[in-house]
Amino acid sequence: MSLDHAILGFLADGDLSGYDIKTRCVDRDASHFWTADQAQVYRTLDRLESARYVTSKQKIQTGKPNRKVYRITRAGRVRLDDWLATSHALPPYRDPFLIQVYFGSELSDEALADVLERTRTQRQMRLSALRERATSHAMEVGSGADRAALMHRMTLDAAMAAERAAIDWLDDSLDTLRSLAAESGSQRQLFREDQA
Amino acid sequence: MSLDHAILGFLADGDLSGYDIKTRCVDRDASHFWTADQAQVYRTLDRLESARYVTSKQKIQTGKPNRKVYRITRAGRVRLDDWLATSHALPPYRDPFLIQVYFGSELSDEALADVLERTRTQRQMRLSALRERATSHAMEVGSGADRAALMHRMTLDAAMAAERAAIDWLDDSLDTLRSLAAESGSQRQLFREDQA
DNA sequence: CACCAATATAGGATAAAACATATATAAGGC
DNA sequence: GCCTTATATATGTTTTATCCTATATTGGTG
Repeated sequence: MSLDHAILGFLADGDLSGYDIKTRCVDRDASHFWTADQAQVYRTLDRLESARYVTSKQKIQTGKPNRKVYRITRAGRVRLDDWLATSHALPPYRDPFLIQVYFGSELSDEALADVLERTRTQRQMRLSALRERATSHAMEVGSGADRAALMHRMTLDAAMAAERAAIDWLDDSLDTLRSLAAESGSQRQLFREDQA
Repeated sequence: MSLDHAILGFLADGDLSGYDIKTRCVDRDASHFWTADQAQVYRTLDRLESARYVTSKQKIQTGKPNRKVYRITRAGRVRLDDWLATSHALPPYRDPFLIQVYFGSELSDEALADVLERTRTQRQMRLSALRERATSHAMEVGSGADRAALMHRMTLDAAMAAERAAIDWLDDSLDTLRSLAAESGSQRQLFREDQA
């Protein structure tokens, strides 16, 4: 469902082929809030065309395979605008990493800390990539930021905020784990102190 | 795949029926990081049994329908521990709400602000529910928090941190939208100042 | 000249998730 | 007496997403 509207959104700004949508839109512009593989994009376009939300035209190219260029219809615009203006229920939270943490007591302190640290590295890499994109976005639009550019920037900020929050939590949790390990390391001593 | 390991994790702590796993574990204990419907739970248990990661025994009950109680096998424990100790790739980011923001320039300032505000309300409700759970968790374990209880608490903290980050971002974005609306409201005046 | 990357679309197979329905018993409220 | 809730499991269907493979052309690299 969501991909339908994302594609309609991109087409609202101008005609595009499936290839354009996959490489330029989904993989580049929308990669920080949505992903879809090539098959999904083409099949979604087929579905949107059957439902008359988009139309297509063959563009004959020389030197390259022909393109099928899609255009949004009036019905497509209506559907997009309706969806955009609707407040949808929050999708359920789903984080496989938190399953690992929840059952983390099965592991040793070291093994668990290792998993957290690796996750932190991955999140940090993601955050760095987002920062780069935010910087280049700022360079492109300069001071004359139009409304669309501002919205795009806001989505980057949301993704960055989420990554930062995750990283901060990871740091806190790693601290907790370390003090836990230190505590259990001095267990015997603590026990003797209790007895005294 | 993740549900497989979550179920193995719950079974590692003791035998459970499909009904237990759905109502006690998934819907209550794990609801802040995973969801699954009843059909998914029963079918996953079938699959885990076929793969010999769990075994089952019929328990005859009087007054209630009979139960099928599952027990984790040695192979199941190995599989669980392997998975827990492995650092998995981050799942792709996917947030339908950010699709709405990305194409939000299609909407009026008011319509967009309304969508953000409603989302804020939903997030705030989720955060409140998480806070309640964290409080009752703290009450239950008291000062004698064992390792498992600490991990459970950490997952609640992660979920709360994510909600707080989302709410902060929503507040910032709503501020931005409001100043944008104020700016465009005084557009004519600004234009005259530019001319002067 | 073989191989690979880029351009461009499409379909088969499978996995994961969501939605709906069926079946059966007992307790409690209206 | 009827309806709802709780207990308990199972299957059918559809949607969404992922993975893999097929097809076809051009240009560049080794």
